[in-house]
Amino acid sequence: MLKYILLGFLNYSPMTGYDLKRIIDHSTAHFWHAYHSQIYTTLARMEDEGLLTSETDDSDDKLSRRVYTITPTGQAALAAWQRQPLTSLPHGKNELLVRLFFSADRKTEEVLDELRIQRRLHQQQLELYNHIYLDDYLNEAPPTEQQNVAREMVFWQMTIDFGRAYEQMYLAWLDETINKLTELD
Amino acid sequence: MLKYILLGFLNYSPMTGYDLKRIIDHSTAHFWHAYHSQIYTTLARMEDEGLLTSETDDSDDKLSRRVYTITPTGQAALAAWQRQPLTSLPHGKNELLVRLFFSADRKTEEVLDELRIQRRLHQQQLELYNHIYLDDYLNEAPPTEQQNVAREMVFWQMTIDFGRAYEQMYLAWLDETINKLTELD
DNA sequence: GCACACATGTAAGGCGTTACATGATTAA
DNA sequence: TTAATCATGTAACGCCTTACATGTGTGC
Repeated sequence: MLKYILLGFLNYSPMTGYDLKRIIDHSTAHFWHAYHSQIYTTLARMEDEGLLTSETDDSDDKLSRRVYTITPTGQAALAAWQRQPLTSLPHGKNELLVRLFFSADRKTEEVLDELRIQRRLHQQQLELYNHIYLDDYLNEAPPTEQQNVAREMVFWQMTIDFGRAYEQMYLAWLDETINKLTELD
Repeated sequence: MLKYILLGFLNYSPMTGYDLKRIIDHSTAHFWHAYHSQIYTTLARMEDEGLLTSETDDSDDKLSRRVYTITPTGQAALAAWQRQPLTSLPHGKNELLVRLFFSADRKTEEVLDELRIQRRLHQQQLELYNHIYLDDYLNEAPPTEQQNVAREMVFWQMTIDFGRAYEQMYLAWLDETINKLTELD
């Protein structure tokens, strides 16, 4: 999956692993995250596969930046991935639900404390979506053609809308769950 | 994580890998899923770690069932895990959002088709939560003490409520997104 | 006789996380 | 001079998925 995120961004313009890390942190991180270690190793593998080429940029003295450029093969791989629609649901993973599922033998107050911690975290996450996210991304975004920016923003906004809807749902469920547990005594 | 799910179920009663697979499929699968291959290898590793013991049940002639039992060490590990609350948010992974994020250069109709496929899948998932899920689990559930069943059901129900809220949110977002895209032409 | 559920494993490969490791530039 | 940011990598380990592999019991 990371492979296609890297192809997607490099299809806008050539970049270094460091640039990609920063852009991912400010854009896709809320629905797909990656550590720099994985980014660098994946870029190297993709170059071996012929999807990218790289050259060391020595314009600034000693600071060596390895700039990656997408190849026609890479663009074809990206297009092929886009053409093939998702036809299944992912296997959701939610550690909090696992913990809650096995919480019948825990003290109610202990479980409530844990849910309140999660409530605070999700509240913060929602505030991030409401105030920071779009501006943040637009500042970090790679240069794109003027005429396509509007259309791109429509799609980016949809992912932000999802994040906001997700956090609102999560908070509502946490509140409902906390209430039910409080009345359980 | 699977380790604690296995400890959680084996804390109710001794079981085989096959039993655990079936119970997981009918209970935690919607928030944590595992293939039988991972279950068997994890059980073996846990026995090495002293969290479980196993014995081959030869009561039925040739059909060999390896029954795992939780040890005091295993119960201590489960209790320690329960006591340590979750204090962070997981890194969400959502392939559909990745695809949507890089969809500005795709044909609108192609993207709409993909979203409609997802809509159908999530609709099915929601119907599962509304009709089948609880009954299904109660039939597969391991025997527990009468007095604790009511409290356990409260917690199980909370995970089902989450699933339902999640699918409802997802469907609402898909509808909104489909509408916005339809009006984009 | 055949299909389906029961039952248990191994192997390979990819993905993701944490830690280790290094070094330059820039602003306070 | 010291901290933050820029910049790039390697190593180890564990988790997850897919595929391979085998065999019995039960009901139609």
